Amino acid sequence: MRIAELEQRTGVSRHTLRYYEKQGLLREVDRRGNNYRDYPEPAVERVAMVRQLKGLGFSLREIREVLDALRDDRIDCARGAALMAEKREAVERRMAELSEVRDLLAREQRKLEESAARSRGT
Amino acid sequence: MRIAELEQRTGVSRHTLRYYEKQGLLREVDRRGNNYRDYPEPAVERVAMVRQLKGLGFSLREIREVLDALRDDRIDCARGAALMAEKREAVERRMAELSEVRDLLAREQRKLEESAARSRGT
DNA sequence: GTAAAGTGTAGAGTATGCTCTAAGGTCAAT
DNA sequence: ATTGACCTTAGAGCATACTCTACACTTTAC
Repeated sequence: MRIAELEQRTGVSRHTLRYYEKQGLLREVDRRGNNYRDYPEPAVERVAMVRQLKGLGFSLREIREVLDALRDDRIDCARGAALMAEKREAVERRMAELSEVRDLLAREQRKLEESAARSRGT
Repeated sequence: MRIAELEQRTGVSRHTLRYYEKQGLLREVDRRGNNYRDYPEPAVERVAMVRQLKGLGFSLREIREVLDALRDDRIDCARGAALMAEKREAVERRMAELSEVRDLLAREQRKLEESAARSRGT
C-alpha cells in the first residue's frame, strides 16, 4: 500500500511515518519503480505497536530495540530473550509505581470530595 | 535550605530546580535578604514526587495540575477531586495497557528462549 | 582585602519527537 | 498536454524538558 493509505489506516501522518522509517522503526518498506513507498500489510500492525509502546512511555530507541529483537529471529535469540526480560521487568516496575500513584490519587480524591461535601454542607 | 542542599538531597540539578520553579512546580520558595532561594523542608519530598510522576510519563503541565489541586485546599475541592479522578483513571488505563505489553513481552521472551535452546541443542 | 565557592538572572544550546514547507517528480483524467 | 492529486527529499520550525554558559553579586576562608 502507498503512504496515504497507511496514514489513513493508522492515523499517523505521512511525515511521522517517514520519520519512523528514518529512525529504523519500519524496515520492510519496498519501493515501486516510481520510487513511491510500498508498504506490506503488516505495516499497519507494526505502526500500531509503535504507537502503543510510545504511548506507554517507551522512547523510539527502545521500541526499535524491541522490534528488532522480534524481527531478527535468526540473530542471537538469547540476546533477544534477555532484552525482552529486561523490558518486561521495566514494565513491571512501572506498573508497581503506577499502582502506588493510583492509590495516592484515590486517597487525595476522597479527601477533596470530603472537603467539597463539608463546604457545601456548612 | 539553599539550592545546593536541595540539589544534593534530590539528585536534581540546580538548573532543573530553577526550571521547575519557573514552570510553577515549586511554589513555596522564599528568598533571603541576599536574594538566595530558601527552600522549606517539604521541598525535598515535592521534588521527589515531581520526579516520580515524570518518570511515569506525566508531563510537567499535568504534574503541576495535580500538585496545585493538592495544595489549594481552599480552592474548589470539587474540581480538585474531579481532577484526581481523571488522573487516576488515566493511570488505571495505562496500567491495563502495560499489563498487555508485559504479557506480550513474556510470550516473546519465551519464544526467543526456546529458539536459543534449539540452536544450542541442535 | 582578595580568592574561592556559592548564588542570581538571562539566554543560548541540546535531544527527542514530531510537524510542516519548498521544490520537484509521477500518474490518471481530460 | 496540462491540471490536480499523490509522491519524493531535504531541511526548517516547534514543543517539551532539560542543560549549560556568561556575567554579576554574596559569602566564607585566609
